[in-house]
Amino acid sequence: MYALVDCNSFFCSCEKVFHPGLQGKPVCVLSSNDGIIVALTPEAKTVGLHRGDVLFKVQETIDRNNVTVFSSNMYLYNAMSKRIVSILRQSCDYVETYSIDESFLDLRGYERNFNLEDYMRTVAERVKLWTDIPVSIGVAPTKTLAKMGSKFAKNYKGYKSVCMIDSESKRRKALELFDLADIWGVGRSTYEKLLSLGVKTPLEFADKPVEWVHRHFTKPGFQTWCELNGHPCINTEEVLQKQTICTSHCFKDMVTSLDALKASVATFASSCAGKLRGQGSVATVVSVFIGSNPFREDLAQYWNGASVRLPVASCDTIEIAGAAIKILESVYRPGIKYKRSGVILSGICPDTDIQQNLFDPVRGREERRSLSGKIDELNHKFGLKTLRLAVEDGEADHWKSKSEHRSPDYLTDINEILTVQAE
DNA sequence: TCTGGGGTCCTAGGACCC
DNA sequence: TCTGGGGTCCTAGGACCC
Repeated sequence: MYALVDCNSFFCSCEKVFHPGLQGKPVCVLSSNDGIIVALTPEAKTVGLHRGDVLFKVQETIDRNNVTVFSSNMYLYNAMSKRIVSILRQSCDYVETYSIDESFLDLRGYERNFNLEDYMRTVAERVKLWTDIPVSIGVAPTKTLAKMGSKFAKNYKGYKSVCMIDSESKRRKALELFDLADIWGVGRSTYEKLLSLGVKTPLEFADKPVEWVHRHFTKPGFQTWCELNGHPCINTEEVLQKQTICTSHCFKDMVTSLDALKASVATFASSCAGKLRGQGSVATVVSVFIGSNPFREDLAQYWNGASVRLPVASCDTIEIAGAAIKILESVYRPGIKYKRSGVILSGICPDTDIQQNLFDPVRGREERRSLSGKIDELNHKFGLKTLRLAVEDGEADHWKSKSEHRSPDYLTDINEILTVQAE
């Protein structure tokens, strides 16, 4: 059996930990640049807000209903996520973190010593007690069914945080009641295809003969069908190394100057290089893209990007940022009002596994590498961006993103730790 | 005025090999 | 008359996920 532990309205729950007065109140968390709503509590849904709503279009609803709004603070959410995963690891030997707010637990063998439902309920209680984050847990023979279970557990209080799909009758009942569009692996296009084939519920899909499935679908559809029928076949092996690393965002203002774009690209490149070193990897390909605001049809539109291959796979901030700036110069076109830029690293491999280049033009790679290590060490000790590339400070802040409702970094910055006043 | 930011896997088709 | 048969690798684009 697998368990899927899903944090309820995770980003909002993280904010509520540090703002206990918001219990039971409508809360939203915004995307970067305060553009759209990316997370919301059930209370915020009941006043008519949805994930994906554009902030300036729903501002009136927010004001009228006293909805509390936060800019997203990924440092805070990542730190909280790590705490929750560490609690889960104490409770189960096989934990696979699937996303920032979801983990799969492989419960094979646990049924011999535990009642799985009771056991998972104590896990949920422990997470709540130690972090104040509420979770919903689904337990089932496949991951797809476990995800369904966690949704039931989230939506119906009666399950007391844990929904078991551990018998044929429960499986069929769940498949009958669940929304086809919400099945893990069924996106918009598959949903519409299923509807056009006359399939309206997950149960109707699961009950189709295997030949029918092969006739209409390829591997992903077949896997989902198997999983719904209780045959596990999705192996989401834990990703130890990301294969691409990207940092990008929209600017709060329009940007026209090359210098400001350089500052943004250098900052993103240095962030990518930091993520790269954080997972012990090196990258061989650096890509950069820039673009105007596609929503402003009145302005000239431009979007372009390019890539270069490094002579030797690297995680050196200076080398990667240097390459990124060269690319930027080659795609930059004056006279455009730019709204976003981004850096992507690919061709990633472990830093123990670097293919050397006889004609490497870079001297002193070893020293450069230890330099990056020292930068990370200092920034960890004295705060992010204490040491950075001068080009990152290029021009005014126009290229930064808007973040007007950001909480302090309660969990990652000693200067911003929560203070409590006792009377 | 104002519209997110990350990722993964699969497939088909092209280029190339013998 | 008749125009092979078997591969690999890479890439772009689509679909999906949170």
